[in-house]
Amino acid sequence: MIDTLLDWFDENARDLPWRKAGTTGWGVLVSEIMLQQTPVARVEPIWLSWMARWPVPSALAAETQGEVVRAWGKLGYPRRALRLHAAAGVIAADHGDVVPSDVDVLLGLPGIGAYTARAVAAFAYGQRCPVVDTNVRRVVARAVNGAGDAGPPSTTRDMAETEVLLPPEPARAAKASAALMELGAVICTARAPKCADCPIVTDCAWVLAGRPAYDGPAKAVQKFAGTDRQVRGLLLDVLRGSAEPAPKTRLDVVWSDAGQRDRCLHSLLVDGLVEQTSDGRFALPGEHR
DNA sequence: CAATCGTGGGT
DNA sequence: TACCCAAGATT
Repeated sequence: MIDTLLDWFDENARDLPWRKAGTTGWGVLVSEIMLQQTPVARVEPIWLSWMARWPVPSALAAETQGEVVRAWGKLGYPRRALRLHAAAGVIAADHGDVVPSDVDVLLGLPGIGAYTARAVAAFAYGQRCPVVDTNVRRVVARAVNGAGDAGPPSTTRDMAETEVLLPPEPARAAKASAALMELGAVICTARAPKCADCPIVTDCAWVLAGRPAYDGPAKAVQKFAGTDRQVRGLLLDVLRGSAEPAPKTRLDVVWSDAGQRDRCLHSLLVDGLVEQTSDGRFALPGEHR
């Protein structure tokens, strides 16, 4: 099954910029952080501009936090930008400006968790380690376990289930990890899987079982409209678009509920995504001491 | 373990 | 139109 998948990947892998030969560990790391919960299409242009502007970790680390948050644009979850900036500082200071290849070292860097650490180890350094994202969880749930979809995540179990699928040779294992993700992203999708185009359809336990519906616990649907996430996004968008610190009156117009507005502004300050200047205005961090 | 944290395109 | 969902990490 994996051999078939590898052949399919050789022929059908998307031509994504961070997959080009010569992409550094830094390039891979930046792509992986940006891709956390953010679609490929939205990441591509930002990743290209970041690589041109900050080709090595020390270059990013030399920027202010605010400039990094501004360049993050509307990728969403802007705390990722702050963490990546911090990680770049550690890599520049402690690792010779080279992204570490050891999973445990990677796990110690801000913003890098179980998925991202192994993605970097596999895709940048060709290591054999289970790279489990939402795509892989779904593919394994279907093809191996015969379920309609993955149940609640369990990092330990998910990694164990994936690890046994990997070929013994590190290079092939790393490619298999990319192929599993690719299959989940373009063929074995969440909504309407394209089983007719699937290279492993004849081995798929889910198809062989007649594609039974998912029967696990219902997945919590994330609301957005009216949440603090929306309000924080609106507030930060004002500051991203402002070269100078903004008076609070400019922030007050983005949301009518003053209580929620102030709570969100406070949380942004706590998160370090916003700073208050000495004269009481608000700005992205690090630019207007 | 469960809640929280942005944003916008597809259906 | 609502709702789903997208290469997760942190607390």
